[in-house]
Amino acid sequence: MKSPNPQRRSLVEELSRRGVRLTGQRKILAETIQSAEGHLDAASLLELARKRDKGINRATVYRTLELLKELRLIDELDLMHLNGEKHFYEAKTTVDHVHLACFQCGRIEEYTSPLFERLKAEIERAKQFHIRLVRLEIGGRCSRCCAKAQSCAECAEEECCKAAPVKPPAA
Amino acid sequence: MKSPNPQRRSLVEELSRRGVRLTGQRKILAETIQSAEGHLDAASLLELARKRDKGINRATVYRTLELLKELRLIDELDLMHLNGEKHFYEAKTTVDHVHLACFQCGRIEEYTSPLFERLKAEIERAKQFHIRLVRLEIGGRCSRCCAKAQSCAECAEEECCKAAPVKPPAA
DNA sequence: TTTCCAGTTGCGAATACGTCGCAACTAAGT
DNA sequence: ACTTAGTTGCGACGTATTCGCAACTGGAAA
Repeated sequence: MKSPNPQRRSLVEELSRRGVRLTGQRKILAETIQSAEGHLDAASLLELARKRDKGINRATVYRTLELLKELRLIDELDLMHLNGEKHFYEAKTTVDHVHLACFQCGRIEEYTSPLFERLKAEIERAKQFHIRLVRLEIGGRCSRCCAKAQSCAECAEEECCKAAPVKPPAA
Repeated sequence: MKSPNPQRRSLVEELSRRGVRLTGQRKILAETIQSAEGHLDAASLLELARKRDKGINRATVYRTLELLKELRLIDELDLMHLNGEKHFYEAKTTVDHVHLACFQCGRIEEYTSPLFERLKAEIERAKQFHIRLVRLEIGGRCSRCCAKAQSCAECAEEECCKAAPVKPPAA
């Protein structure tokens, strides 16, 4: 889920390169985010980080996420609020990608496309808007769940995906 | 900000058409959302609605928003969390649009494009994903603020938009 | 290598936003 | 008018995040 667009330097390298004070907590947190499978929320990140340093505090996690976000080393996601209002984080990749969230099984897929890049370029030109951050999230029903839904012949119809929303597998 | 894509029926019409019980509160809330300039958050909606019915409760606002969201009569936005974690709402329009949020002045612009429609179609085809909901938000610097920023000749550079974030004008 | 201090952390309380259970109320079908 | 399933107001609750402040520490300077 993480591999298609690796970033050039590690988060830790990038932090020191930018003259940010490298505390033990920041190293652990950056490395944890970097090596995470999938998308982490603040609570999961804290939990993982505490396996390396018992003492890491929740506030530090939030402050570090804020820092990384401002430096644009990570992206913040909502993942369509499938599971509460918390945010998810991932190390920035070289190319922006769309997040597809299945309302039925909770699976998250990623998707990149030249069309997406073209759309961004068009917007910058047409609106004279200097883009700093992009977030495209799409909710619906994934291929697996569509396949499973024999009951729903009229998949193109309105209410098709409303039934049976299921808690997603994990964070 | 609201006019480019009007929807066919009013929210109230749509509710009754779908057999939803039309309470006084729902009428007021639906009409308030519909006639709102710009984007409302739950608190502003409550405040506006109370001008028509003192007794309307916060919980009813949230429940009604949830209802309208599930019926896909309104869209929920984050507007890049320019101002806290609250959500904003708008009556659905006939065509999906992008929201452009200026980190500097807080202005929200909307943008529609055939390219956006093509991207969605591509995703549905390529990933066999049945799209129910789309949210594309872009943060950066609007044309006005770019024009004003004489100081920043290297607008294409990294940190350009980080300075002087300003509280947005209103809800 | 020690000193020093601006920047960072842990802590616990506080805030923001949204949700819930339950008794009273009401839309709308008969 | 009667009836009742669905809705509302209320206040307490929950979850995610932020804050103030004293103690701590990375890393530059001596």
